[in-house]
Amino acid sequence: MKRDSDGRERRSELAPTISQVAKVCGVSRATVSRAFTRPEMLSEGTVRRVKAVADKLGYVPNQVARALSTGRHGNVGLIVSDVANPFFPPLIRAAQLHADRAGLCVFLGNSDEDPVREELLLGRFIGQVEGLVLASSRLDEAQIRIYAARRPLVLINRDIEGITRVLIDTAPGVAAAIAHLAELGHRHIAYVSGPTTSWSNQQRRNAVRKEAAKRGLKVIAIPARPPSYDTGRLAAAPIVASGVTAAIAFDDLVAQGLLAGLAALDVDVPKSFSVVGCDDVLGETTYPQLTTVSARCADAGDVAVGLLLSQMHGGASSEIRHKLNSHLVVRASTGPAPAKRKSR
Amino acid sequence: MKRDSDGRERRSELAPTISQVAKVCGVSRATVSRAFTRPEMLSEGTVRRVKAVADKLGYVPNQVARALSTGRHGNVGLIVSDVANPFFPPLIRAAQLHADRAGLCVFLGNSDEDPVREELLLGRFIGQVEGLVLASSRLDEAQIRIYAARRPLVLINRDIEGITRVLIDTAPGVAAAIAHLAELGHRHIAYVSGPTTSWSNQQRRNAVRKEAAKRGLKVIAIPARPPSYDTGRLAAAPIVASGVTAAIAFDDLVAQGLLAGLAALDVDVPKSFSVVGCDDVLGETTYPQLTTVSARCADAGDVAVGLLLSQMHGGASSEIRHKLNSHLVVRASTGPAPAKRKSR
DNA sequence: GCTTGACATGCAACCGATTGCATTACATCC
DNA sequence: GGATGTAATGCAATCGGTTGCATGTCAAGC
Repeated sequence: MKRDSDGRERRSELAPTISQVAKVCGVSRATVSRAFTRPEMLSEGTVRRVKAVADKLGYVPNQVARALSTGRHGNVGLIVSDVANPFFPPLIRAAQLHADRAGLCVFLGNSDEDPVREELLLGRFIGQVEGLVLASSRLDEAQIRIYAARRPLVLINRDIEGITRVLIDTAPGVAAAIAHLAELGHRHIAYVSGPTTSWSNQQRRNAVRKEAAKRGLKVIAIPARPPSYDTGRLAAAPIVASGVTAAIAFDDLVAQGLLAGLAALDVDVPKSFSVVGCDDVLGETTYPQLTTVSARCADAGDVAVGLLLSQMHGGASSEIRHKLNSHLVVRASTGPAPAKRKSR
Repeated sequence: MKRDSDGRERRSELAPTISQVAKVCGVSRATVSRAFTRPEMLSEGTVRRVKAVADKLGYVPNQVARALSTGRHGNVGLIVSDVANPFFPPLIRAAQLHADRAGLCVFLGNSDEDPVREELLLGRFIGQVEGLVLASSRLDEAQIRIYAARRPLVLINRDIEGITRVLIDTAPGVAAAIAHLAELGHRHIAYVSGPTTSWSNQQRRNAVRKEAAKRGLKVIAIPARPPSYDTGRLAAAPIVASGVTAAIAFDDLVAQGLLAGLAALDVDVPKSFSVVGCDDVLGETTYPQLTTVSARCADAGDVAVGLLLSQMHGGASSEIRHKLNSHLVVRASTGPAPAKRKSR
């Protein structure tokens, strides 16, 4: 094995190994190893001496070798369905931060909404991670179970019995949004729906229906698929044509598109039409600023990694179904129902 | 070593190893290994037999063990300064995609603009990656050189001699933007500047100055630091007060904030004020839609990984300084200079 | 003074692969 | 028929750590 030419340590010196440190110190390799992993087994003096030498030599334990013998590599995998969707970056950031604090490195995978790609990534990760977080997985349940049997695994926004999962429960926020619209006098509203197979979409749709029924509002559903700025924009026309006075969208991106579509149709928001988003990932950056359901996506990432850690360490993998609640954030895209808009 | 309780294969069966396959096949471990890594060394029949058995047993080569003996683990590290900044997700996505196609896994690190965190991440990654991409690194040059000496390393938007780097050259696009504004009759404009230490900011500022001088425009600089939606919004007041009729912002986020700030001051864009962004990461989602300099950030991620790969394989690490060009995208936030706006 | 035990350290096997070198079996050539 | 070459495979060392068990040392206890 000619280490110098195979890409490992391309230039200059090889990284020092435990053997070199041992030789310089005049102790065995085992002692050096223990100085790092179980210093309480060694005399204080020895630990100090070893660490001093290690420092001077620039020795750092080789993670790969360590992983081979312990089966613990300190890596976790995070797979999301679309890095570019503004919902994910905060989630990724939070997950990352939590993992960092635990001394873990994170592999990031981007499935691009494609189950085949997702499985490919999973296959590559599984061998070198101690745990996995799947956010908005597109895999079918059977697949997920297979991987969950091999490694601690936490799902985000996917509700599979027996597997630890964190669910962003937007129902309360959505209900509050409907209440808000009802109080503003809207009687007839639209739900701009997302992917039919999405857990979040089902949940939101149901919440809208239920609360609207309770308050005697009429709801129609207009699809925006796949959910994006563009499909949101295109939904503006049918929505206006339907005669509703307000709309609540599957997510902020769709809501933002809808705002653009409405502006293009010269519909004034919020004076003659109200729009509510979901997720609160665009902050105050839309115009007008979006009233939306805050979904705490960052927390989801944080909590998921937390659960993963306890599953990895405690091992007590009692099933956990963690719900994150939500609330309505009122900004400038909602207002009183227009006085004389006729219902078609 | 009690493998069953240490988190490696927590439930059910251990993953089969090369030895088991060898035994079942009645061949040596070396042969099994070669069936996967160098099938041309073996007779066709043997390869087939081994693979069949491996399949049946569900054997998958252990990446970690392989990495230990070859020094090749098939991982690369990508560190960005802020996952949540819309500039990065497309870059990450593209980098990811390219790495994927090459069969590599990517570690993602988020430095949160903090050099200390960045170095910590680097320290954790270095032992288990074959190459690194640093996007908008905040590390000082000496540090970067140290890591670059240990592993193939590619920088994005950081210009250090001797280290392969990809630079998004926004100068042409910025120049085009200035030309565009000049043609629209603007004579007095503002540059809303970003971090002084940022390579991108220096480059953009210089491009603005140079082109403006050429066309006889007057430029003032107004800071927005750190660059964000909020600082952009706050910059609106001093900008309006200064009497300029157009502004070009360090990035899209600042521009978007500026739009909001102008709206709040009842300044109509583009009728009485023109705004140009930079990066083109918000697409058409601002209101009004933003005229901006397209920075091809996705390409940067793609190219960086490409260069990294060739550095990893070819080994011929002749220094490369790859420039990505840019162009102006005219949308709705720029218009003719207002007729009678007085210069203070 | 001898046993006992706690503590510090070393020995050597092991994790699961890869790979240089040796070995074996044949076919080819003279 | 013996020398030679080649293709297929095995042996065993190695990568850089970790860890069960053995060993050695020294002080306390009887």
